[in-house]
Amino acid sequence: MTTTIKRRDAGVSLFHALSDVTRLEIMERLKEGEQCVCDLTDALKTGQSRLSFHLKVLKDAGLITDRPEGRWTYYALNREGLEELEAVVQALRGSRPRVGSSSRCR
Amino acid sequence: MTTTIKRRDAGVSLFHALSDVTRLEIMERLKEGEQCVCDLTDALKTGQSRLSFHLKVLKDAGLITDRPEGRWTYYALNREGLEELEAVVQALRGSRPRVGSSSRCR
DNA sequence: TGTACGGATCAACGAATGTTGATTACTCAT
DNA sequence: ATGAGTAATCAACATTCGTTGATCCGTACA
Repeated sequence: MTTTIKRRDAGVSLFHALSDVTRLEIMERLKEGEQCVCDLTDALKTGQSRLSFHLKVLKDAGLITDRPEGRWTYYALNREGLEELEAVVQALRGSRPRVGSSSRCR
Repeated sequence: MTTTIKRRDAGVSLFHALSDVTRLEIMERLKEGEQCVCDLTDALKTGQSRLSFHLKVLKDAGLITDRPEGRWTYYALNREGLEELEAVVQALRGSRPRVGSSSRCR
């Protein structure tokens, strides 16, 4: 199915975006609510360039949104992205946990 | 919290394990039920060494289990791993979607 | 016991990722 | 207009990850 493939690709980029400690920390911080980059550099004690890189990865995956305002840019969790993530994860659960379905090894 | 850190590390390895097309394909195949490596090499039309590598990543992350029997090794989804994955994903959902909580940028 | 098969492991290589520091662009206050 | 502050982008480099082919190990069957 095309939709299966699409979900697979979406899965890859979602999972990849979350497969990094720094990015998971960012997500945890954003659970507290919208934050600007300077909040995050303080909180995570890391360089601005590095943070910007990771924020971009999360944003490209659709997991967070940015809202530039004046000199600052505010980042927040993206509910849609998280819902898609949940959908992908749900799809991983074996629909039929059939036992002994293995076929041709004799 | 230590538990938070633990969940974060678990998250990193779970997400990393799933951040690859081949490995997602393997997971999809295993939804059909237990399969031996030869089933999978056929199905995915790929080399045995490559497959073995990816199976190991999934297994190390706790997402699948192996059951050697005779000359064959059967792989299957690991329900516990998938449940942990779901737990990690649930934990990502913002508990409080507070708006305007951003603090110190003036 | 020997040989054929399934599968894990290893070394070597190339590709993709993450890090760092410098530069750039934009906004605000003076 | 100038200078200071915020954040994105870039180039260079280091590290990690995935691929491939060879080799090794264990099991089964002659």
